[in-house]
Amino acid sequence: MKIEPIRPRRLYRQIAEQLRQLIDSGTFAAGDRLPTERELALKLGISRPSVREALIALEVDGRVDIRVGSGIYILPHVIDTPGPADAAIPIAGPFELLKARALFEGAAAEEAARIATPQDIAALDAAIAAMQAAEHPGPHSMAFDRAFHVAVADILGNDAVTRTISDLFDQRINPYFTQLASYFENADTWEAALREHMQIRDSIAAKDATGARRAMRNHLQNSQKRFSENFGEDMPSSPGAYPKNNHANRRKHPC
Amino acid sequence: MKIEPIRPRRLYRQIAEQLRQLIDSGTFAAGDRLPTERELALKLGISRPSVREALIALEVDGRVDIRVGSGIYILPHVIDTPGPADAAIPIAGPFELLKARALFEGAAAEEAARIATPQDIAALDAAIAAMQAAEHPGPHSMAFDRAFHVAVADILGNDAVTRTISDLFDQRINPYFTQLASYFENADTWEAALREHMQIRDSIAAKDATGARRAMRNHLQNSQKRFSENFGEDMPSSPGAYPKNNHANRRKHPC
DNA sequence: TATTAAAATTGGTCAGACCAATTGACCAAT
DNA sequence: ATTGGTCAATTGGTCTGACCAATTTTAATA
Repeated sequence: MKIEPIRPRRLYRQIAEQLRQLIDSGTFAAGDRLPTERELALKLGISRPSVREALIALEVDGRVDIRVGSGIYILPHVIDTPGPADAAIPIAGPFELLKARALFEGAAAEEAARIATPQDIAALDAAIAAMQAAEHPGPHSMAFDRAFHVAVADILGNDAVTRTISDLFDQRINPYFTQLASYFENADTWEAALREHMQIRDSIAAKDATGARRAMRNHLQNSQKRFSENFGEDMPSSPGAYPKNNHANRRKHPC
Repeated sequence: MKIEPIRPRRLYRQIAEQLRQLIDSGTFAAGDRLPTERELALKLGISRPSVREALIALEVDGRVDIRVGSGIYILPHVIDTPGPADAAIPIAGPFELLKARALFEGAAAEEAARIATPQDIAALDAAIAAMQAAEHPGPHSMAFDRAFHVAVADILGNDAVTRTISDLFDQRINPYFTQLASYFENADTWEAALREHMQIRDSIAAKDATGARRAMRNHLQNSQKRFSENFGEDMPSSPGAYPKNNHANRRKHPC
């Protein structure tokens, strides 16, 4: 039992909270205009100064835009500081993740095929060679897989691209899916992945943009397939709802 | 000479700013009690309601603690989450960022065009309408721009995709490129962006996948162009080396 | 039809008042 | 000396009503 000093709930906080909920619940959408201060005061049965205080709280919080002579407008909700808490990083399900990677890395591979130099191909070959030389079901298998994907992204010579793809890859290292680490413990899946990597490399080397894209997407789709075969479909598609982000959890397209 | 829309500085903001400075300058230390509302009003030559509004702004901001019957106390200033991660966030140059976004968001738009439902189009329309209704060169312009891009990403119904694109967008909010905030202060660029958003929307609505991709890429390329026109090419392409990721900083393709 | 001017609307600020919680001085009982 | 109660002063919380300034809408005008 924790002793908590009783703090009288101040009006402006209650009102701000209520308005915040109305916004979040969709009663008011971004861009909409709120009732006037006078109307709100009347409707809520309180005075206008109190309404104003609540609105100022919301304004400081960046949720409404107050314009003289015009009205009060809902602002699109911007997630505040995806910030420090690494634990707060929204974690997507493994299937979503693979799907997202297929989209982004497919596009990257396509572009890579257009501009790849012999040195880039050599880098890919090195990554593949390292994978072959590596001890198959080893503790570092995933690192080799990662190295290849990063090598492809690196061809674009754009740090933002490389970083995004790296981060996406690294997200599968999280408490929810450590089981995934055993993905490569199966020798068959390892060899299959290796073959698909080579196919990607060849397409890029041949400057076949659409082929590279197809190969990359194919690779990641197969990964998903192999993965689900190994673990069954009982894996949650999304282990946890977003704590903050408001892009609803509607899963429309069943990936 | 920069055109700045004359926004009547509201009293409570000026007062809050002044008090903030007094706190930061050490005139008031953490734990100290501020003068009473009445005194402040008298000393500042304004009314008490205005003082209250300023204090509420500071309270929402977590800088003071208001206790009924007792007084207003300075709170120890907690830097809001420059946290471990924030400082470690690798920062890419604005041009790289725009290029990366063109790649990824282009792919997303392409896919979105294939599967967009009438509801999705409605969401895009809402984002565009909000942008139109918004005050043009306003402090929240960027939020509306962001809302549209997120709405496009959201069509895929994949949280990993949405999050990736959101994060990429948010990276332009960083100490290095705060100047970029003034990007939309130019009415022309704002209108151009709006037009391009509509074009993207139309392509997606028409289920024209390649057209959507082209429109999105075009939009982001134009953004880059407009940006560089406004600020000149003297902007660094990459202000800092990566602290963590080791994918070398070689800038092969001069984007 | 386009421009301009007046009127209505809406947020911004103010003054003064009363209520409620807190504090501290003072006093009584232990 | 300590504890608890009482009361008045202080301080924030809220309200009423008013007027100003910016904006938007409407009407009048060229």
